[in-house]
Amino acid sequence: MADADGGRRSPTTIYDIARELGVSPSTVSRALHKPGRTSAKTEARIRAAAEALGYRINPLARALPTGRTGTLGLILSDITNPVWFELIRGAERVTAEHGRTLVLAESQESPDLERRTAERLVPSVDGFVLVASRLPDAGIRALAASKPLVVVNRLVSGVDCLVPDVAPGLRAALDHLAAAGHRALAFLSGPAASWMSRTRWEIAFEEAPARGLSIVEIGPGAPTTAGGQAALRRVLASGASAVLAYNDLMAIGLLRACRDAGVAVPGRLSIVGFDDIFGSDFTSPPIATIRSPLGALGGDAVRRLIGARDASPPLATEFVPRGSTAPPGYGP
Amino acid sequence: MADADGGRRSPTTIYDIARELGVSPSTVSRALHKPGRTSAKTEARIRAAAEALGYRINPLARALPTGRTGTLGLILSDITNPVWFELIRGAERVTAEHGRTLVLAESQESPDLERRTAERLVPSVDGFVLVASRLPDAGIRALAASKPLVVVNRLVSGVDCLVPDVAPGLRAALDHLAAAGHRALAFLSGPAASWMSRTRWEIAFEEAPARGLSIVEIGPGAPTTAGGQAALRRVLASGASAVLAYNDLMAIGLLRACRDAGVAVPGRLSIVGFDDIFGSDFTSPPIATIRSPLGALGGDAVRRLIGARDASPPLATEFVPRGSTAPPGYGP
DNA sequence: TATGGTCTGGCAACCGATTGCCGGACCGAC
DNA sequence: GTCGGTCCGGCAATCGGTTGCCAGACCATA
Repeated sequence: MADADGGRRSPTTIYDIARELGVSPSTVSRALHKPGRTSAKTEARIRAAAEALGYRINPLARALPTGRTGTLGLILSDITNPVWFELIRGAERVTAEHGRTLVLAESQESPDLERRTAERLVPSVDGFVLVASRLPDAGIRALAASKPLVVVNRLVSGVDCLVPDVAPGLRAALDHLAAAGHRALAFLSGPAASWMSRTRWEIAFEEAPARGLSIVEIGPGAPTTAGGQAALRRVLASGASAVLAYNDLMAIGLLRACRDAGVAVPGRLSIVGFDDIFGSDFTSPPIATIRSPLGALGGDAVRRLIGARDASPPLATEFVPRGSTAPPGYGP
Repeated sequence: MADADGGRRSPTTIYDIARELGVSPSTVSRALHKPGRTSAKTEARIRAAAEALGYRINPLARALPTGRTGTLGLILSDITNPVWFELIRGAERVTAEHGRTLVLAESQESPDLERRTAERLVPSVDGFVLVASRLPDAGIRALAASKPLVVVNRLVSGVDCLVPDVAPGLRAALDHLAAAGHRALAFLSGPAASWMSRTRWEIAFEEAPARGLSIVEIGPGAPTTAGGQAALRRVLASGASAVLAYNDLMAIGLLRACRDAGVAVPGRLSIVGFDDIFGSDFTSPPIATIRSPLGALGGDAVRRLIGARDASPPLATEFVPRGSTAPPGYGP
């Protein structure tokens, strides 16, 4: 039996303070939130009483007349995808630092659920951060028409977007592979609808030839370990000696498939992933990867939303070399 | 330059509908939320108008007179700890299923920040889920006095608590190790303040002798890969042939230290972790672990909070055998 | 002393719902 | 025809803040 809700004292309001001190509630409100609007003496008395009575402002009551709720909505397709952990933390940190509250929602990969969730949240939030949105561009613009909104990891025209610069890390990875002697590269692409997968492919496609690397696209595939695992046969058939996987999960899946099939990594196949997710350095060999600054991205998205000065430099990616790459044919 | 907030249409209210139809706002409210209170005809007209005008209820406005905000607060010490991913997802799913909203907050391991965060959220939420709380028991009880509250993974008297049954999985793991021929076991403990670490140790201590296993505690240590890594020398010195780590992160850290030190796993040392976190099967060998039903735990905590029928059976743990255990001295 | 400005506090409307109470309309029964 | 009950809609208060407007107090200046 749960405890019968009883005995919860109702919290102190500005009316309690006003009555206690014989002033009007509006004076209390101004003393607490409009510096200089009341006399120093009154303000001090009111602050003391508020402290003594344990007063906490009720954000809901404040939100009603002002429209400022003090909460932000973070919507992503899949909460448990480790790619987003640092982003979630970054967003939460910055939100809390500014005294705001973060509500978290998951679209479970469904555009329709994403739209309904966002609409449900509209009256409760001051703005949205949309990560890996599954909505069509028009849906995102429609949402942006009702609330401030920042889109992360996707470009939508007419909307504030935050996307890391894929090129630096990717170029470094290509340099690294080319220098090791690779000549044939395969790109394992993610979901067809993924803007980020397309972008990564396009840059790799653009940059590989100049380094003497041939490149083929294999996919699209599910952006999961299963998706990576399923791609091994096509990778081997392609004759590539190195693989760029759309993300670390696919890279890990591919690595696992290699182990099961007796394909040596990095001897027969070098593997590079994207994102540097938690766990990508647990494997053996650990997965080389192109790190995205996702924690910074989450924090910056929130800062941009609440209009705080956005002093962060453009967000570059970075190649993280690890044991999963080597010259082709290297080893036993 | 951010876009100048302009041109956002204000959402439809029940007053808009009432004016449109020439009825009173109270009738609109009742038509939409008090089945049978208005005539079928009126209700149909109002529903049609609400649909046509794109009406969405404003949860904040509703919360003010009723006190029901429709949102729940989930507070945990560390958002990015992979242990909680499934729990967060479970809580979010169930929350959304019931049309509620989940706000996420992180105490960053600080009791003081945890208390302040909770207090700030009090007026905005209908209740709390506290996970791995760093508050003293009295602090938790004080919070429970102002809002309904469920504590996960810790027992606090006088408060609704949800803790998985550690014994079944742990017994199975001990059986497994004993059957493999191990005689000397070490337990790598986590933070001194962790209720769960203490509990796991106590049960292992209780159950090991009956299986012919000696057991020693090594620690306390940080519940991270670094903490596990740091413990290797003491583990080796203890003469144990098998290790039970407080959690998978420590197990992974220990495994990594073994690799660096040339200690064969599972040949020289068998390793078992706790929680079955994401990534614990990426290692080689993959880490055997005692799985906690954390997704179910998150969902159940929310269900309990909102008073939905709690039909779930008691939550048992489960041993997941993997390559990190073998008979002592096994292998090359 | 009259005038005008600044400082300070109160009054009351407002945000968008919910809900207790009232009363008119309508029904059937006696 | 009267009475009692049910059905259905409206009025107005309420939740807890915010804020535009007003007025009295006080000060300085002419």
